[in-house]
Amino acid sequence: MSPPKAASRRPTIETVAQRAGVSKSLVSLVMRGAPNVSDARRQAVLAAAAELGYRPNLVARSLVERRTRTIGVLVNDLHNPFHAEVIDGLHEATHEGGLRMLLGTGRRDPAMEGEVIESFLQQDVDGLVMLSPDLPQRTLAAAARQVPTVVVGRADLRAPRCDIVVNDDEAGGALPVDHLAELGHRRIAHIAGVGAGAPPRRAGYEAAMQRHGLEPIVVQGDFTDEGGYEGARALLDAAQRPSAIFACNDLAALGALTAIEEAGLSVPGDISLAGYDNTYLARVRHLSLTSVDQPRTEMGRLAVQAITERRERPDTPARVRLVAPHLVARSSTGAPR
Amino acid sequence: MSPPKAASRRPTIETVAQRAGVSKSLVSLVMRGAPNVSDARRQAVLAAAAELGYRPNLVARSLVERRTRTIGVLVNDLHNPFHAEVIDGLHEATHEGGLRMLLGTGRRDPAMEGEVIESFLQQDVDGLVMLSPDLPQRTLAAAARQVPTVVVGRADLRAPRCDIVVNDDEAGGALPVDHLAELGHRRIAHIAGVGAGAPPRRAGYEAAMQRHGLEPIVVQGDFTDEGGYEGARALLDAAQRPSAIFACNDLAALGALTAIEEAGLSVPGDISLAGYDNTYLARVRHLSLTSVDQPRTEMGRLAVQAITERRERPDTPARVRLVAPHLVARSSTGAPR
DNA sequence: GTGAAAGCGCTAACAC
DNA sequence: GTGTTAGCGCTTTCAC
Repeated sequence: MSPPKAASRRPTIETVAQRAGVSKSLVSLVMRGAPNVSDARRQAVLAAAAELGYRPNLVARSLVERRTRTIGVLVNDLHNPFHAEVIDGLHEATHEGGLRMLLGTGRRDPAMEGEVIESFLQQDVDGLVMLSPDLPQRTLAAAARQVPTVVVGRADLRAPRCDIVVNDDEAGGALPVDHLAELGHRRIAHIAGVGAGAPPRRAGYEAAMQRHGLEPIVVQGDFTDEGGYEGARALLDAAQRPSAIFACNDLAALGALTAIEEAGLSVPGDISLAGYDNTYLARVRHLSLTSVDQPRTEMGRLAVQAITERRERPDTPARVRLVAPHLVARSSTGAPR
Repeated sequence: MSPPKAASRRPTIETVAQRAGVSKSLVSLVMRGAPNVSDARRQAVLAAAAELGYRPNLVARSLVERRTRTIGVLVNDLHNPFHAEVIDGLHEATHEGGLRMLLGTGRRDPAMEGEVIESFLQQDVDGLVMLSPDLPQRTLAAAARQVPTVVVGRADLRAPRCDIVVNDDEAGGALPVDHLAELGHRRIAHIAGVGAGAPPRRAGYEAAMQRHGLEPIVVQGDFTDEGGYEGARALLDAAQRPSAIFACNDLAALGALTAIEEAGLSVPGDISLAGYDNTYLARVRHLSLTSVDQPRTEMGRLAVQAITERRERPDTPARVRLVAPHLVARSSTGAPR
């Protein structure tokens, strides 16, 4: 029955047009749900399309429309539960906006991240989202010159026309202090991280301590399990043991927990413990960790919004969108002995 | 200097050709590294391209080549650390093969997963990878009819021409038993999961127990923290407490750990504990969990290979690629008291 | 080796 | 409302 067109290929708009006995442009209109098409023709086209199993070719459409309705998302580390949740937010937002998401990962390697970006640009993405990127400022600036670009999760990497979406880390750093102080704690320590996000969290912690008339106690750690462990060790060995510890993120809090248990102490009986990011780790009942939540879904949504807006007005100055974190109290914090 | 072409657009092959004073086809050849081009012209083209900041338009190329060199990856749940690591494997393999990866997530919703697949097909992906998909068999079969398709992580969902890459769960289920028996354990219990992957793990466990002349002890749990907790509770309440527990995955093992600690017991002193998947959770020092590792990188690589091969011979029968798991012993297992 | 011409599947601008 | 025409930026015959 089918024309002798060699191996059966995906049907095109032309196939459908012939089948329905109408013009190609009519089919195009129907497929895109245009309003001004007579009902009879619309039905005919729809029937023909269904019969043939027609599916619009987005590649061709993108070429002629000179846009792909696709945004490229570069994530430096897929294993970080925080990133997975921001991606969920992006997914939601792109889906609602009729956009698609191209996801690439540079595995924390700046050179590789550069490659991924180049590939995104060749694919003509409508926008670029960088999730906590690890790349030189000039690479970012170059990208932002080509296409609407937004950095999520880092406030320290800036470039002209490159928008930023971040959690207010300084406000977030104060939340556990307020919570713990209210519970009656006086000696509240902080295990500080290193890199983007860490300094403001620490600053927020210190400011809050002062506001409560308390003496800040800070040890250096990092955003890893190991860093939290070492930091907590240092705190527990000190002459005056703190009654509460606020770790720079959940993973570090987990490390701190290890150190606390190794020391024969219990949480929250002997020491209260709080983290940051409210990842699923915090929710696990074994930990049930009080943690600071970043509104990840909202962050994803704001990132997409930033791209959409910049598409329309490419030359507006870069803008920082700050979102407010909030505390989720769980059973790792309680009143001091 | 630039021609009065309205707002500066991305340079095309034509722009470069004019600038270099050669034909468009020559530029095309040079950009793709063709061998038979004189050195002089090649340099001229390269110089012109660099000067103009030319970047090949992959959309146009895809249209004319009728292939996108892109594979669509559908992952049901980005938060599962196991998935993140398979994606890393896919990333590696696609990168090496000059392919790109389009990533979509259906958030465990069959309807949404169907939408994502449809979108992939419209985008003309060269292949489809489904990571532990949650979708009806007919959706899968329909996809496999259109494009090379491979399911990773589930052996129970089959369709004609749809390849499968899975870990040998049955072999994997035996590994902890062998390990624990060798340490001297006799009462080794299993917290079983529910859904894909769970029955073979359990079968492997039971077979191994019999091989060692031991009596299987199985309680029903699931692949969650909660499931592991409940399962372990049941085991600890029993008349004869097991000396070792093998949970169906790492998350369930974490739940089991909670129950064990709540009961005032210690790991591995009172009870040895093993998990499955060897996710980063297992590596966290707080847990240091003995776990069965699935070679995720290899699984990613095999998935890409399956697609490549089927592209060439679309009608070969569906093939199951089984990969061998291995045990990673850590400090959550030890000799019984 | 190199250039000219055709066309991938689609949308857009314009006639009717 | 509907059909016709001209490209989108590229690769690919096919001449030379």
